[in-house]
Amino acid sequence: MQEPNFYQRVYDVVRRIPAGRVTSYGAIAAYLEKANAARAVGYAMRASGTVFPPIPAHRVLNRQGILTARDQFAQQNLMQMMLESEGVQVVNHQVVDFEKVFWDPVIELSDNQ
DNA sequence: ATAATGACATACA
DNA sequence: ATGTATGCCATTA
Repeated sequence: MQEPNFYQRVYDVVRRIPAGRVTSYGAIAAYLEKANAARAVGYAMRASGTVFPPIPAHRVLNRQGILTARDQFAQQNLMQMMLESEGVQVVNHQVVDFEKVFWDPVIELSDNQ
């Protein structure tokens, strides 16, 4: 399946997420200049497992820092464990200090930085 | 080509 | 504050 530029873009951003950091679908969408395309980003993530190399989708959460994708992962604990293993504290399926570990591509990947 | 779906986000009651 | 409803985008059927 030829990945559309959009998917490629999303994957590229997700792969740039540093370990121990997390971002939101809206942030990625905003980086793609489609602030309202968060759903489309989520759709891309859903297909992340269908492409190679695998995408660290566990670092992408919703705006609340909640692991909404736990359903997609075999076990909810798995995603939480991976995040905690990277230094992200997760409690009750929610990232602790989400603002502190939040990684915004619009800012981090900004020219001015 | 049209309709329905979805790992979201925001607004309103 | 919680629950319900609508919008927006791209993909899939």
